[in-house]
Amino acid sequence: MQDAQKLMLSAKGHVSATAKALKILECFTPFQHELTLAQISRLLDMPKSTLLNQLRTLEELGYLMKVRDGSAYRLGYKIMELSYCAHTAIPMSQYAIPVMEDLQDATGEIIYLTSHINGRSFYMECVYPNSRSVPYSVSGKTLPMHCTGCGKAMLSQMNTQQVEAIIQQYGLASLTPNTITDHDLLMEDLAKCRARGYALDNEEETLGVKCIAMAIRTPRGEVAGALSISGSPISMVPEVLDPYAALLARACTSLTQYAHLFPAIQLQTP
Amino acid sequence: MQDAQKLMLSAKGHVSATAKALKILECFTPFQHELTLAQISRLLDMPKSTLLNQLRTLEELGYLMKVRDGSAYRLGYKIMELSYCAHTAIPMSQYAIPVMEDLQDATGEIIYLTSHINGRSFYMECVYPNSRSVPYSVSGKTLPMHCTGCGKAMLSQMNTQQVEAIIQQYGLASLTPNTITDHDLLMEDLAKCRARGYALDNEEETLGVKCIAMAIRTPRGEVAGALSISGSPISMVPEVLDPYAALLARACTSLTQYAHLFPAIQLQTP
DNA sequence: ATTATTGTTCAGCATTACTGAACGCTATTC
DNA sequence: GAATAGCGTTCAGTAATGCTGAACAATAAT
Repeated sequence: MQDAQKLMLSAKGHVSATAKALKILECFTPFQHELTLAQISRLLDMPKSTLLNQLRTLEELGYLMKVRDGSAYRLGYKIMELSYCAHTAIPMSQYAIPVMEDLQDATGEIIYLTSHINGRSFYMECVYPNSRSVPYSVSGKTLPMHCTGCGKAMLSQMNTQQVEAIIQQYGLASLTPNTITDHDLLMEDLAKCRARGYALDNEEETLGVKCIAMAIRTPRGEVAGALSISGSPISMVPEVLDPYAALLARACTSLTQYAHLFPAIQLQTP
Repeated sequence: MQDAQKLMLSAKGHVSATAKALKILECFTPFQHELTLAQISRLLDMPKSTLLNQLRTLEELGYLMKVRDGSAYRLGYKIMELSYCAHTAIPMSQYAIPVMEDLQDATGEIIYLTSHINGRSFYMECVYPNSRSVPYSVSGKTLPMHCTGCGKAMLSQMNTQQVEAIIQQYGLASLTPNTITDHDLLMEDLAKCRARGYALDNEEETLGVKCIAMAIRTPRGEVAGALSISGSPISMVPEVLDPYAALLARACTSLTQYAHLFPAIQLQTP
């Protein structure tokens, strides 16, 4: 193992074996559902023999499972069970969903509720229109902040140091041809967001999806999260922006009283 | 620590520190969102000093978080992030949801898709009617099998040994006055389920919710999961049972081809 | 046939996770 | 206000245990 990584796992008062296990779980992403022992070994730069013990433990307890007729691992059901507990522990959802449903009824579009964690957008809830064939659960999804409406809405209300730190940490990856990948252009766009009070996503994360988003702040002014209205370019025409912004403003204001329940506020990020 | 528990955590080829950390996470349930160090210490019968290191590690990595202005812990956001990955890794959902939507359109009721894990019902997806104000995400929820339609549908298709083992492990807890808590009555009810091909939940898990459920089986006959139609006693009248059963039968048959993707089948339960 | 890669075993060593007692601290009790 | 009980926290010593590298069989690729 590399020394830098070794150092990260072995701080004082820490259980390095536990940290290793969690790092193993984090190797799995929405783009990488299955991993073999050798793949994890390369990803984490750990000896295979070390990993095997950890993998067996994780598998035994249901946090990993072997793919049928194969040697690859997948995240296990226990993760989802725990997540259900975590989800029910966020009482904010019960306040936010009615507000989101009102937005949905008024606009007919998709409504997202996000927070931010470690410099990334964190999706908490969504309310879809009645027309189906859309992904159901978004809870737990994360995305870079620079390329989504919610992300930019939150960034625009942070101080420059924080924004610069986030950009430096994650860069400005391009997800579509419209993604803002230039530092100065992004700062310009954020200034516009600040000026008009809301952010616009012009198919910057997914082609065919435009959105308008507004930040939710605590009474003290900290950025807790954001609400967004997303739809196709056909329905998200310029004329709807003003009325949608007004709807969002009302919704965000009403959620301010629950802002302290957002992960971004509850977590004391190191 | 008690010897029995100690033994469970320290099998050969296992990382006991990792197992401890996961056992800590599992202390949190939908009925117990917040736990203090002392509470966990009592729950797991572990010294506080031992726990503190683990808790710090879990917190540092985002798997636990401290409640604001308090010393209690809560499950962290990383759990939900991982769960999102786990959820996207189950390709079955994409096949099941259209089938569930058809059921929803035909009945107007709530449709649940479950599997079973370690003798408990495991909820995977749900499709709600357009009328709102219902809990959104059920993914990861677990319930005892004897008191739900889906659970009984699955139990009725298992062999007696398995059923007896599950009853012995979890007992027959009462969730409502209608819950079947008598062993013989339950076996009688399961026989009825077997005879007519579907299970009925007569407000046995939640008062005001009746449901009809049918098991999903693999081509080899193993019980993979179940589909259910849930509604109020007002709409779930005896006359709808036959047509609903026919709808369920078609849906369950069509999902047989994907039955190998259910957790109950993918997991080789120890 | 050969090479490369896979998952796996094992024993010994050094690391490290565990522990119990003791510490301040707050809340409760008398 | 004194006393108790409970809390989270620190710390150093030690026993335990997680880690490791080399070697294994088995498969996949060349």
